[in-house]
Amino acid sequence: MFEPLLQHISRFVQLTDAEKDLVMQHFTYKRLSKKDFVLSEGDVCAESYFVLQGLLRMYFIKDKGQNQLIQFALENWWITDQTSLDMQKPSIFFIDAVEDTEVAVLSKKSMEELLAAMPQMERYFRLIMQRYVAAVQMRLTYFLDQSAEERYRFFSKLFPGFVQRIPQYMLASYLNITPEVLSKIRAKK
Amino acid sequence: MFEPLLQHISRFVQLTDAEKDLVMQHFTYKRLSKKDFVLSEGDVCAESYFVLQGLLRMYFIKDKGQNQLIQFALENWWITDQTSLDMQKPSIFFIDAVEDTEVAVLSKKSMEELLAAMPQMERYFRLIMQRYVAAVQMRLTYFLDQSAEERYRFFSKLFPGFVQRIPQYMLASYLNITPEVLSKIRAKK
DNA sequence: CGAAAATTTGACATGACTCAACTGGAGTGG
DNA sequence: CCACTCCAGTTGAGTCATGTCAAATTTTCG
Repeated sequence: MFEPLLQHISRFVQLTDAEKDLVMQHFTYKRLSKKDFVLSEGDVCAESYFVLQGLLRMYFIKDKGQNQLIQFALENWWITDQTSLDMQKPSIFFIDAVEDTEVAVLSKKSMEELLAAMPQMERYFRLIMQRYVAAVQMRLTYFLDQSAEERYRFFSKLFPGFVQRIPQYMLASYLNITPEVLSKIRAKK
Repeated sequence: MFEPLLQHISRFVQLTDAEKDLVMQHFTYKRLSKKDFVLSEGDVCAESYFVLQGLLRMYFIKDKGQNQLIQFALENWWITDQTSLDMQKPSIFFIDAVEDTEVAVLSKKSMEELLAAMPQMERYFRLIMQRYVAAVQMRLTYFLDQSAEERYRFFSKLFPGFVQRIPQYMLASYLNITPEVLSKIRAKK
């Protein structure tokens, strides 16, 4: 059930079978239907989610009322509102399932217990965070450099196949362009 | 010399005096004059920098040739090109000193040795990365939601005093607006 | 002091947005 | 299984925020 997670962890730290069992005792399993929420605006975020299968998204509601997508989480990605989780402040984000999705859930409390019991897991989470930082730096970079059309083409090339998996309006929001403009860009060839 | 760094570490993990000595053996000290570079485009990034005193910036050169500022690093902030450092690929960024600056330097190799010698430091770096992720999520959020003028006012309020410390064109670049537009915004009262 | 760099100001251009109308497909209930 | 509704996507017209370019002014610093 947690096989993808165990494999993911193994890519960063070596664990014995006994240790793997111990790690997994700190996670719970959750099955989400499309559109189910795991976090809503105003909630204090208490958990991190690892996507075993499916797709989650994180977004917030802009001043004008539209959704602004911040992040997708595909298989083998972690997602959470780090600010809300760390500071135990109400979140401004929603996290919900774009497709039927299975996740491994790690509560803040369980994470603390896991790290106390197995300090070598600090390393795993450090490396995960480091990768996330690298990814975000890259995203910022092309965001600040490229036009709407370039962002679309760049993204499509970077994640071929993924574009077909999500409705166009979500992609538009992620790329920070309106659905109308994205539609026109796609019509152009 | 490394006092600010030791204090910073102490905010996240407890160390004995002997351990502190051991930690500091992995760092080197560097004094930068304004405009000195620690990373240039094309270099493979080999080090992370902790600002003891002063101010660094990271930027890249856009398609059109202008500088695009990605990040400042004030006292007690870490800065590096995480992608280049992790993957050992040539960087697209420059990092240089906005003011005369003193930094603690941690090379990739020293970091690995430090973590091997003192696994409890994994925790420190995990927490640093976590804070960074939280900060970047927030930055993305207001970036995607606000107009040029709102970004300026938000930033000025968030970091009062800092605005006076940097030339206006750098702030404009960081906020992703042109110097001309920022000038006009400021003229408006 | 003088040169170079930063900032300001104005005229004009444009990429992306808003709004509105239309089209087509997916899902639902009778 | 058809009819109906609803939502996603498309298309076009008009607008606006921000960008570009150029020239004038001020500040910085060797």
